[in-house]
Amino acid sequence: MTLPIQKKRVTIKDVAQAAGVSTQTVSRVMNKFSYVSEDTRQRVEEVVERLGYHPSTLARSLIQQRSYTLGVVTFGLKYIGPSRTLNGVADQADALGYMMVMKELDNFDSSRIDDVIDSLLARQVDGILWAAPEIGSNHAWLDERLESIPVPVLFLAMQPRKGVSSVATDNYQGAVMAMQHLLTTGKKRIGHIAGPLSWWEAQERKRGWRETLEKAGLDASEQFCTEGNWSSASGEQAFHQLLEAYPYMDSIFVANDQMALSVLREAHRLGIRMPEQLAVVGFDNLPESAHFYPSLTTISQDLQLLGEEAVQRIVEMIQARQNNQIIPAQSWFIQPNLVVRESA
Amino acid sequence: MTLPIQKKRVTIKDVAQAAGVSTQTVSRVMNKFSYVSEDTRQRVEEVVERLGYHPSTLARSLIQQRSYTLGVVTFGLKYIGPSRTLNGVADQADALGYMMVMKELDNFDSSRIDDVIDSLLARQVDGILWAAPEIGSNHAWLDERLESIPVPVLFLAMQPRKGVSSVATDNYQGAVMAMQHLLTTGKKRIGHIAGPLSWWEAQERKRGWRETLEKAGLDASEQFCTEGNWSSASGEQAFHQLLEAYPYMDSIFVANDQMALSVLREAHRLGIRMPEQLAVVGFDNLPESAHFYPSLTTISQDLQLLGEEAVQRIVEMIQARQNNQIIPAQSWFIQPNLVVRESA
DNA sequence: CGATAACATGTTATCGATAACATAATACCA
DNA sequence: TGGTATTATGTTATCGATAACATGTTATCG
Repeated sequence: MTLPIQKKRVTIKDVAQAAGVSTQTVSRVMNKFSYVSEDTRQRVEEVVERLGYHPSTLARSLIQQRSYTLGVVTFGLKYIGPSRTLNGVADQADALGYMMVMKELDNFDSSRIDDVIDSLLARQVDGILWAAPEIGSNHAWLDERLESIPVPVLFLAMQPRKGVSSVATDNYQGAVMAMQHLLTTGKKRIGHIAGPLSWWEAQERKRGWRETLEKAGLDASEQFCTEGNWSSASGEQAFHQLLEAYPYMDSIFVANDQMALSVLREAHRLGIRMPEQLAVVGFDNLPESAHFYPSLTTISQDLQLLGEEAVQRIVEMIQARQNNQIIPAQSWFIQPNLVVRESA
Repeated sequence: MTLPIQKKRVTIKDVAQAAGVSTQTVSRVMNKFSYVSEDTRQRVEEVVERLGYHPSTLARSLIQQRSYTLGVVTFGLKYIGPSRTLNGVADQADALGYMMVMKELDNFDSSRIDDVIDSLLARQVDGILWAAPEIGSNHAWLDERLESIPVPVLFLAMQPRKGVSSVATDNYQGAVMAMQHLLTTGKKRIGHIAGPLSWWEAQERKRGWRETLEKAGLDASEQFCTEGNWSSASGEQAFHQLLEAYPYMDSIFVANDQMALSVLREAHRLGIRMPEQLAVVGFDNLPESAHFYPSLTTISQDLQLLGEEAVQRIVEMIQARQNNQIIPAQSWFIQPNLVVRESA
């Protein structure tokens, strides 16, 4: 059971010795700059290959004060949305030569948040991507903590704030597009199934529903909106509540597809014809949404792109800081699209 | 635009100086061992607090030759399965004090695989979790590369191999459970919609279907099985093909829930009564599956747990190696469960 | 042909922490 | 009271790489 193992890691010294040069020369060969004779270069490269040498990023980061690593804080990876965002982040980080160090939040007591930030900073991350959704006042910590963080921080899917950089889908605009589509098709009594209203994104979508109706001079009473928690099950329940509160409703804007699909299913079961009797528009554009009966008209938000953009932005911020400049804090929005299908 | 910034990072030297002690003493206070007088300890802790000092894990890793970091290689994060696994990995890594460095594969040309491994090793990860599914011969590289990797490697959802450690759901057993349930309810003409058969997991599930039928003396002809690609759309198509090939079929075992839900939908549309005329069993236990009409009987595989177990195992391997021992390579299986609902 | 630039390589200091060793002060015991 | 343990702290070497500086060699040119 006790066997000898551990092939020692090959270091720059081993290479230098084997090639009969100084470590500095090896470093020069690895980094392809400054002068190295063709002769030496080949000799070194050959040794590197033979010994299987790979420079320790760790040591390099230490001396260069730069790690090419992004700290990524996520929440709810088991849901499709966050994991698609993460996918975009991973792709783009890779493309730009950055590694990701991940921390997943389970809940939001703020002592934990301090720990998370500290552990990322201890890893010398060059920047932090905060990819946990804004729920209730779970972003309150940033008021007092943010300015003590010595690296750029970028928030995803957060309500824009002065002095803080963020990237988010334009949920309000998406909702407006959904509503305008319904209005265009002649619908006038439009109900809403909201997401959990502690979520900023749910609030924005609801605001889009309300304001569009109001601008059109239509009724946006509070009782025409019920609240779910994004899940299928809650969607079904919220639909029944809404049917009761608003029997003459001719269409619904549902805050996400998962709930919207439940609505389609229930409506179908109740023999309601769609879109004639009831038009339905969702939000998210899940893969399944295209394959339902009727297929779901929805707002497509490109979370992959959101993740990619976020990395792009933060890398710019990092580079600016390298040059001792600073990019003024800014909020970016990603525009969603309307995907018209059969349900509306 | 060009503003001065960059609060210098606080180092151990700053603390030592401010507290009037040596760096070594600060280190002793931070690591809570060896002798430090109560007096000094308090003084140092106070300075640490005041300056907001956090030790650089980077420097520590360098000297200790240990990074408390796991390399995690993933694939297909945009799908629910991989991201749930990752969720489990993240949770458990956190619980055990490890950080994760992630790399996502986009495809499988093996030069890229070498790069991925090299970049993880350059980060001095203590171990590697290979959480990309086995498809075709995409794991072939490990024959020649694995033994040159100086840290433990653990594979997830891989076919067991001699000399390689892995953790996987017992897909075969899950399939057998599904089939036995169908047999118990009196079904005898059982079709199968497989996942893409280049995937090992899809193969295993199909094998469970075939062998269970054969053992029961029933017909498991090749034409009673069609192949999808895990997606809703492909499930629908595969179902139609199967209906044609096996019109007298009284039940179906579908290799995942996403396809199974399409089957439910289509069958419902065609007016087929379930489970009397056609019983359906899926695999995965998606949240939606409980809320369909009929609700879907399925095999629940706990991917969260899979991820957690994997971290547990690799940390054991890492610790063993620290003590210069080696844990013999081993394959672990996670047992899935049958969840009986209305569809079968 | 001597001076200057371009090329090639080596030496030493450094990043931030800990390991290993050294030293000093106090306590305890025969 | 001298000797050994225990407690408390400092000094120096080290991890693996690169920065900064130094030095030597070969071209190039007026």
